[in-house]
Amino acid sequence: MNYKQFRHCGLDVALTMLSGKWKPIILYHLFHQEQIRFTDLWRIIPKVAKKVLLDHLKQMEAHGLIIRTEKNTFPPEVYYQISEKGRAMGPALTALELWANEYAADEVKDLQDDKKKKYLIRKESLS
Amino acid sequence: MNYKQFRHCGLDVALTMLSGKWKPIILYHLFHQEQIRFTDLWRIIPKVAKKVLLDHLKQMEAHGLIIRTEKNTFPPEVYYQISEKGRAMGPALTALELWANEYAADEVKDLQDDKKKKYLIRKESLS
DNA sequence: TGAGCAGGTTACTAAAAGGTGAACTTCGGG
DNA sequence: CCCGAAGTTCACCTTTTAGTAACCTGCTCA
Repeated sequence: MNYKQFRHCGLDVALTMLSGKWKPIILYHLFHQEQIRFTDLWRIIPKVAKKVLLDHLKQMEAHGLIIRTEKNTFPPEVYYQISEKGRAMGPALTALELWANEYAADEVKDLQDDKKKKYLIRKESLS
Repeated sequence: MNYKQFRHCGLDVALTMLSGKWKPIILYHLFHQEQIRFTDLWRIIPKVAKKVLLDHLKQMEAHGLIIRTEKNTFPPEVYYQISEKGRAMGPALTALELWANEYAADEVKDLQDDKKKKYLIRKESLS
């Protein structure tokens, strides 16, 4: 295998753009849904504070990973979708995902259980 | 392209293991050097505090990404090297790197300039 | 005997990230 | 003509992560 291309600067940049507690799950939804409204995203993701979700979305928009579109209807509708730049990251993310499932299955399972628990808590608190 | 495999839990796990200000550059060196002594690593990486470097190495060891070997010679020699699990992450990291170079070239250049500056500062303060 | 070296720890501080709850805006509907 | 809705902002707080500096160990060598 050849790691001549693997230089830490680019890796730093990519990881910086991915750093943030909720970015993986945000990306997950945006990769699967064309576009999604702010409030829907907020309701789907368990336990994020509105403000924090917004912070993350702003950062990602600033990095060019996602696109924000605002319709001036009332009440306002704001849609988020993945950009070309963001979508281009897909294969790399899939590679990480596969690595985790193959080499860190235990940790993945732990995290899943953990999230399931949190999700149940959140579900209770809704309707 | 098919993102059926791309589930945020595994991605979370992988990114958690990669999260840390100095992990990309640590990985960079370990990927290229078979094994490296603690102090050498510390001298090579500009501006890390010893403690922080140690923290990162401990985390990475705990995650199974790297292997620590201690020779009880005098003065002590401690070598760090990438593990199989860590090396298996290589292709995914390369993919991120390539993405950054293609889609975020500006940010990569900024970071490189920035690091070069810091590196010069550090070089002055040595020898 | 005591300076020096490699690796590591401790105690502390500073900065970044994440979180909470309330309030603002701008409109349409009752 | 006040209420509620979606998206956003504000003021404030807690937790996590990074950084500094001093000190410890166990040995060597001058």
